[in-house]
Amino acid sequence: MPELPEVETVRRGLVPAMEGAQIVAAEARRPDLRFPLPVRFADRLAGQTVVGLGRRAKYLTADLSSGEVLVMHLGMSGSFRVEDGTLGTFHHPRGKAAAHDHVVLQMSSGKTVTFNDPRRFGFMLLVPRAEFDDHPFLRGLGPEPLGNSFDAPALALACRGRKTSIKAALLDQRIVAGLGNIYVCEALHRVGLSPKRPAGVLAGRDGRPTERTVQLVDAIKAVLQEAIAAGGSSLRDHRQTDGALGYFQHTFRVYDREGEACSRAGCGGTIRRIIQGGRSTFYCPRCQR
DNA sequence: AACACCCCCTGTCGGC
DNA sequence: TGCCGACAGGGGGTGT
Repeated sequence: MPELPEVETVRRGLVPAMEGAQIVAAEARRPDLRFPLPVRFADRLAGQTVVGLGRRAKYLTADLSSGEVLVMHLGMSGSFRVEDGTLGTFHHPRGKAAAHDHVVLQMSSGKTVTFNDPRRFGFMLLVPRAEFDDHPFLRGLGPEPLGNSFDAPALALACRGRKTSIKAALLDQRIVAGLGNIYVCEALHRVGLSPKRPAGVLAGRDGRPTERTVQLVDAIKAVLQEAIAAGGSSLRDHRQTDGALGYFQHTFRVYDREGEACSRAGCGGTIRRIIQGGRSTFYCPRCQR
């Protein structure tokens, strides 16, 4: 579900409710998500102050006054919502959606923060701050795509000699961390690159970036920034924390547009869907070469 | 090291 | 209306 823009949208929505506030009460309504929740999970959260809310790739991080970091991943269907009220009052779960409310945090800000995840591909970890960068799930992550260290030379170097497809390479979080299926498809269309080309073409014989690699990096940054500004993309599950829909999906040029005419001026191609690595790729075979 | 699969889980949608 | 298969924004783990 959520790629970098959606996770960043969620982070920004949680800041007013959580940053600088204390977790007055915490409740885990089941023992596990994708993985078992940390031992004594609720006890280790209750009473802590959230010193800062961050994001690394598609992970949300809450720095706690205890020195631990609450690491949260939304998986495919995870979402947070922020509501007024407390655990003991009107917030008792009811209705179909509430059946998947797995973690509830009552904050000293007066807000209740609820994590909902029907598919339970999401997970939460508690990691000592000093061990964050070495955690097995986090240490292999590549550069942030919106950071200064993600540039054309870095991408070319990471892809040099690789025979896997460009699509698979850009989805590989070790190469660049935060892209998912939507934004890879969109960025490749913007620069007219076929998702089927081997990733190695992003580097010239000397290992330096080609002109198209420079364009690709620019397109990745642009599409992510535009999507963040739009509050992310709402296909099925994604909501901002106040329940509002993101609206970047209206701007998709290829994703979920199989059979439609290519929007590139003068192209005249038709968007196709193919399967790469078991996942759908949308692209225009006419203008993406 | 690099790569190709498999799987986790629930909900929705289209076809019959 | 019901049933059934395909598919969904991710990524850890395993096997070659």
